[in-house]
Parts: sequence; C-alpha cells; structure tokens
Amino acid sequence: MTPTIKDVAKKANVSIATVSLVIHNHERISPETRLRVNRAIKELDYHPSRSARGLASKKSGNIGFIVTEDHFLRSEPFYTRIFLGTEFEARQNEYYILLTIIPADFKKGDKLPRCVLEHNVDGIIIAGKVPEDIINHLVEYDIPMAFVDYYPPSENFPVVLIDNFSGGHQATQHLLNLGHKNIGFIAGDIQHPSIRDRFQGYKMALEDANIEFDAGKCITDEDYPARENGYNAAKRLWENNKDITAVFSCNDAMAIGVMQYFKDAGIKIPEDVSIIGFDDVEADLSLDPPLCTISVPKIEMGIEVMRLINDVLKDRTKSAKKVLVPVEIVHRKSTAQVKH
Amino acid sequence: MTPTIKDVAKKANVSIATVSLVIHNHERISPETRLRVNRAIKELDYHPSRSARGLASKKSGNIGFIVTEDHFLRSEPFYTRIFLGTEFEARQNEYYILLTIIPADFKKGDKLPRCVLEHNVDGIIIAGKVPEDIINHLVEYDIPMAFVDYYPPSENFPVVLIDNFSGGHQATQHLLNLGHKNIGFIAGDIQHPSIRDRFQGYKMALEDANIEFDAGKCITDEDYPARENGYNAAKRLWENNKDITAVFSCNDAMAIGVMQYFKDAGIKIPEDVSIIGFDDVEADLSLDPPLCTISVPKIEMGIEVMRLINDVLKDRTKSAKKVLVPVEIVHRKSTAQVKH
DNA sequence: CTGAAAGCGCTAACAT
DNA sequence: ATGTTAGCGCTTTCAG
Repeated sequence: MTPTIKDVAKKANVSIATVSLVIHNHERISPETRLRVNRAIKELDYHPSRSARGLASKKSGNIGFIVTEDHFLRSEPFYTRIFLGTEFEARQNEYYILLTIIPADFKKGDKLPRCVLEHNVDGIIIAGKVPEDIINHLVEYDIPMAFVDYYPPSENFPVVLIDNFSGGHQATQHLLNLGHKNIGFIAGDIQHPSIRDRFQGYKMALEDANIEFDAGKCITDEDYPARENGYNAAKRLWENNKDITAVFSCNDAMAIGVMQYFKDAGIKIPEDVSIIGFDDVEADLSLDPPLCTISVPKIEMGIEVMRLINDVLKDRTKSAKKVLVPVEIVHRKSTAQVKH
Repeated sequence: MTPTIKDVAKKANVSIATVSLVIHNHERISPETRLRVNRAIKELDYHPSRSARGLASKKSGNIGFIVTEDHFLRSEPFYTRIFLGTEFEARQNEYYILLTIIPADFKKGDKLPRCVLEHNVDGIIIAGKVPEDIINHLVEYDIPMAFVDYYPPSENFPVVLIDNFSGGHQATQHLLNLGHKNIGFIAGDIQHPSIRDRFQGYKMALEDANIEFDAGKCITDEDYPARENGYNAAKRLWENNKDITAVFSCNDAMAIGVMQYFKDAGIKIPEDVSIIGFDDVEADLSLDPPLCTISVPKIEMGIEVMRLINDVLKDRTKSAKKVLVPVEIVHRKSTAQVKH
C-alpha cells in the first residue's frame, strides 16, 4: 500500500499535524524535526493524496478551461495553443487544467460544467466569447474567473487580450511604408470587439498618413471568417475598386481566400497587389507566396491568463489586472513595394 | 453553502447511506424512496463532491494523458488531435483528462508525473513513443494503461495503432492505378515501426502489381521527417532516377518539401510527377496543387484509446484489446494519370 | 430495503 | 514548537 501521512509521522516520530506543517513549509518547526520528517518522506516516497487534500482544504488543485465547441474546433490551432499555454504555466504552479468544451448556445437553465458542480476546480479560465448566461450562472458560485481573448461583461475580472488596435495599425503602416495608398480592408464580423479594434488601427494608420478613409474599400459584412468568405469579399472588393494595390485581411483564414481570388483573377501577388493577414497560422508558410501577417503569441496568452488566475487564487483581494499582449508583424513574400 | 449528502438525506427523510445507494443506482432501493431522494437531489441541486468521492472510493475520476514534449510540440496538430479525441470520449464517460507532458529523456530515477504520485488518475493513456524507463516505473504503480500510436513493450496493454501497412499499400496502389510504374519512396527514420509498415505496404503493392522493387528509388535515411529533409530527399531521388513519374512520401511534412524541390527544379506537379503524402495535415489544402494524401483519423484514435482504457477500468479482467484504425486516401490534385 | 457507523487521508483550530 | 482532535463529504460493510 502506498504510504500515508500516518506512516510518515510514525517513521519520523512526530504527529501527523507536524508532518502536515512540514509539507506546507510552516515556519515554527524546528530545523531538526523538519529534517527528520523530510527524510521520512523521502524514504517512504510519500506523496499526499490529492483527494484527501481536496476534501480537507476545499481546494481541488484544478483550474477549469472553458471554451465553446465551435471556437475550439473552428479556430482550432488558436484556442488549442492558448490552452497549451495555460497548461505549461499550470504545471509551474502545481495545477492541472480541466478542459471543458461547452455548446455555443448555452442557455439560462443549462447544466454547468461538471467540474464546477462537483467542486473540482479552484478557478476558471474562459477563452473566447461565451454566452453571457453561463457567466452569470458561474458568478453565483463565486469562483475566481479570468478571461482570455474575450472582453468580459464586468470590469472586475482579470483579462488577457490581444493588442488588436496596434496589430491593425502595424499591418496598415507596413503597407503604407511600401508606398501603398489604396488599401482594402476585409473582415468577418465587424461586431466582434477584436475585429473592431483592428479596424480602428487601420483607420488610424491611414489618418496618420493623411490618407482619406474610404468605406467603399472596406468589406466587413461577411458571415464568419473563413476562406470562402475571404474569397467572396476579395471578389466584391476588387470588382468595385480596381485601383487598390494592397489588402489588409483581418485574419489569415480569410486572407488565404483573398489570395485565391486574386490568383484566379490572374492578378499577381505581390506584384499587382500586396496582401497582409492577421493571426499567423501554420498554413501561411505553405502558401505561394507565403503570407505576410501579424503574429499573435497564443502560447503566451495562455501563460499570461494562467498567471492572472493564479494571482487571484493566491490573494483573492488582488485587483483585476488587464493584460494587453503585444503582436508583431512577420514579413513574408505576399507584400511588396507598390508599382509606380 | 452548497448542499451535501446530509442535506439530501435530511430532506428526503432517509440516511446518507440510502442517498449514496440511490446515486449509484443500486437495485434494492424501493421505487418510492428512490423517487423521494431524487426529488430532494433535484430540489437542492445537489452534486456529490469529487474530492470526497475520490477519498472514499479511491477513484479520482481522472485519466492521465502522457506524451513527450517534443512529440507534442513537433507534431502538434497530430497529438493534440488525439488528445482532443480522448477528451471528447472522456466526457461521455464522466472522466476528465489530465494532460501531462514529459521530457523526452525521462530516465530511471526521474519523478513520475504528479498526477500519478498523488493518486489523482485512475488510468493512463500514453501517446506516441515514450522512454521505456517511464513505462517500467509506471507499471510498479499497477495503474491501468493504454497506448496510442506507439507499440507498447509488453503484449498486455490495450493499444490503438494506425493501419500503416494498408495506408502504404493504398497510396502505392493509387499511383499504380494511374499507370505509374516508377514510383519513388521517401521517408524519415525507417527504424520507426509506423514508417516500416508503410514501407512494407509500398513494397507489397508493387509486388502485387508485378513490379520489381528497386531500393535505388527509396530514400529512407533522412534524419527526421521535416520539410527540409523532404526537399533534400527529393533532390537525391531525382538526381539518381530521372525516370520516376511518382513519389510516395511517407508523411506530409516531407511531401511539402518534395513538392518544393520539384517546383524549384521546374518539374510540374502533377503533369510530370505525381506526389502522394501521408497524414492529411491542414497545410495540404493550401498547397498548389493541394496534396493528395492518406488521411489518418486522429480524433477517432483518441476516442478509441479512451474507450479501451474505460473498458479496463470498468472490468479489470478484460483482455488487452488491439485496435488498428483504418486510413483512407484523400484524392487531391497532386496526382494524375502518367504521361505516355 | 434501509440505517448506523467506521473509515478514506488530510487540514486546521486549538491545546499544551 | 509540536500534539490532539474534530471534521471535510462520501463509500461501504454490516446489522437489522
């Protein structure tokens, strides 16, 4: 049988309370006993049982990671990376992550994730947009929460967001630097805060360069950000704006569709038109030409949000920190100096 | 305070033992009491605490998923998909998965994953090749194990493997069907069992078609299966075999490099040479032309291995099942009828 | 068919 | 500085 705290206590000639204190590095333990206990622990290869600990301390040692099914599957490389980041950081802090995928249409009466109901998580990370109903339901359990890549409904939650404004600005600035003046803008749902911020960055960069904003060069009403919609958006954009020499596509999936359209239309990239995306997904490298884009540090976002929730767990009075993770441009062959 | 089993017992006018029995669907409980208890459970919105259960029953409700760091990061879309599969199936069986990434160089004395030491998992899934030392160490804990995409050192473990032989055969057969007779073979480490099986499939298909096997058309000594090595392999293959009209690359990463080489060499795909890969990764679709390949059902592999371990957990006398998951060819533009 | 009671292995007052 | 002890919330004999 695997050893318990009693075995350690017996072996070290102390009470189980003392063993517990030693395990938790309590101060007022004489160096000698500490040594004796630690030796016993080592010799027995003792490890406290997670369940027993959990029951006694009301701490499970787990963090829930909640994401909607369609986010997780549709933008798979994105949220899985964030998940991995939380996982890496969790290990540093002796936590395990319980991945929990919820339906996108969670409604008021629906059952909360099992890990919450069973008191099997000490905190929750919410990744991407989730229905407000679940958040409202979750707060009732008054369990610490942190958000990543989604602006929470209340100011009082820690959150990690992408610096979308800067990303939009950098992308546009890069095109401007190459001499482009007629720059198209393509996005999926402009209602989404991230997209809106990228749009703002685009506008601001134009403004800084004294170039008038032209709504006719912006396609922002495609359903969702996928290749086929990028293709359609590029088609509509081009048919009405033969003068554009560059396109900023708000995400790479759409950018890939955009590239496809221009190829099909016999327009050369980057000779005739430059294209820049946003996200930096793996497929970008396989494209011909490889896609210039704004790179988002997904793993780091996960690490960061795990740190935030960890801070709250260590000290629940901590105020809710907001973190804006920086993005950076990745130069690849899909953009070039404008032709004169 | 959240309700406990006591609250339910009080409300239903029974003992806590009865509540427990009802929860576990024990038979010899009268329909009336069962009803009464269930109503109390519902009214109080009672959910048993995972920790308390774990302590009393010695079942954590968790499954460990062990994979080495370099596998997980290098072939990320592959093992993450398998992980997701286990996760999906785990939910059906009321388990949570604890993802545990171990260093690739785990040695005899090294610490086992924390979840094992703390008795926080009821079973373990091992994905991909791991050092034998950790397996030997793990068996001492006599905790149920199942393997996926790695042939375990002992016959006594359940395992889920890709039908690599069939995949190699299908790929080659497809090229043969298109009239190709001079088919190159490219692989990374031929020592790897999966690769060896694909090689066998290739040979067998040739044999079936009465085409003599030519070792000179096989490049099997590249270091590891990456794009750059595919490129180099294709170069060596082509320089010594100007007569080949098709190439079977044992994995898509290398196939992408192969395509790049032929493009650089001015050889048209698929007009001059057909290319088929193995894996079906996302990037395949972004290639020009899109890569014809053998598709591996990663999610299903995860589901399958979770089922296996679940079977063992339900009935520990169950014999160790072996599952060979089928693969299928995905027809895309990188292969064509041979020119006459 | 149901209840009483003894733990499971640990934490955290409270004593000493 | 260390020990005593009362739980934490559940499962599981064993009685009745």
